[in-house]
Amino acid sequence: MFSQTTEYALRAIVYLAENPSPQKTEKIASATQIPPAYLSKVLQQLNRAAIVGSQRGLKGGHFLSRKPKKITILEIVNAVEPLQRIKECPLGLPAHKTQLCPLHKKLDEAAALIERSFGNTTVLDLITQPGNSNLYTFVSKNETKKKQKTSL
Amino acid sequence: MFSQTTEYALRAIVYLAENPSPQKTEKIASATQIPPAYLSKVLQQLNRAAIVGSQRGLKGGHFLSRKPKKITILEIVNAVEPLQRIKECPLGLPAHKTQLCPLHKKLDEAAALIERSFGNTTVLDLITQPGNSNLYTFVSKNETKKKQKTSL
DNA sequence: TGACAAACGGATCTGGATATCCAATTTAGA
DNA sequence: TCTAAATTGGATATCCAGATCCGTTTGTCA
Repeated sequence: MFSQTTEYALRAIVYLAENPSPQKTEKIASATQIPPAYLSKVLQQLNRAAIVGSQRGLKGGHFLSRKPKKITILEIVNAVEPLQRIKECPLGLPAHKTQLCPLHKKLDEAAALIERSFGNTTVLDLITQPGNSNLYTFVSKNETKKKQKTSL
Repeated sequence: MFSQTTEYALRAIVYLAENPSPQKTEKIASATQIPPAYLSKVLQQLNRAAIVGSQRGLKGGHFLSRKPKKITILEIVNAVEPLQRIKECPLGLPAHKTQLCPLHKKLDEAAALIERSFGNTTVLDLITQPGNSNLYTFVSKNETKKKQKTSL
């Protein structure tokens, strides 16, 4: 339902939220099981959207440019794959100018549901409580790297 | 957010619901502005899912195999692009076996929202009331055919 | 200031979704 | 039973998200 890129962006952000110091692309990649070269592109998109910052050179890396509490899932999604609402009839029917037909009204409602849900959720809500074991960090320690489909 | 194919399937179904007699692929295509050859494939998928029936030969065409009231949007979506719920951690983390991490829990909740909404909506809800002008039929009469992006 | 480490940006490759084409098959009606 | 009309199914083409590669730029530190 969401693109692979969106999934990657979210995983990377969660990782950065759990690891506040600047993190290298390579490190994030292995921890979150994202192709490193592609992750690099995704991080660039998040950078342009002012969600992550980055530092070149030795000791450089990527980091959140705001506190997790101040970043919503919606922002992240919109940075890489804008959730588009249906504002006018996709068929361009004149009769639907003033009002969407029931079909597209329904589809837009679905988009609205997601938009609301994602807009109300911050990255803080996605961070696991310390003590709990469900951390991406788990992977970066054990370097588990089974290749697999991670379709969303 | 949904694929082009999904949009096509929904448009075609709505058209068939509004035009109960068997409709030729070509007719549906021009009315709903779907590439005819591709629509043919989509209809085949809907046929295999037992949502539409079809009749070959002279006077043949496609038609709903059930009353609009008995077909949900969810069924249609699932016929062409299954809405997939997240049942287990996409990264295959052992620690997430018993419980999804907050991220994937949230993403699955979003999928659940859509699933519920679409499951509760029938094709009948998408048909326009006779008298209202927001009908696809509008197009089939005037043969408006401006080529355009109809991305969802 | 030199050497190295990291992100950046552009070019390219690949596979799956989208789209097209056409021959084969089925069917109604003259 | 013949013909025209329609779907069906297979092969193929096109497009774009996803992924890779590599040279360039920016930065740290000794």
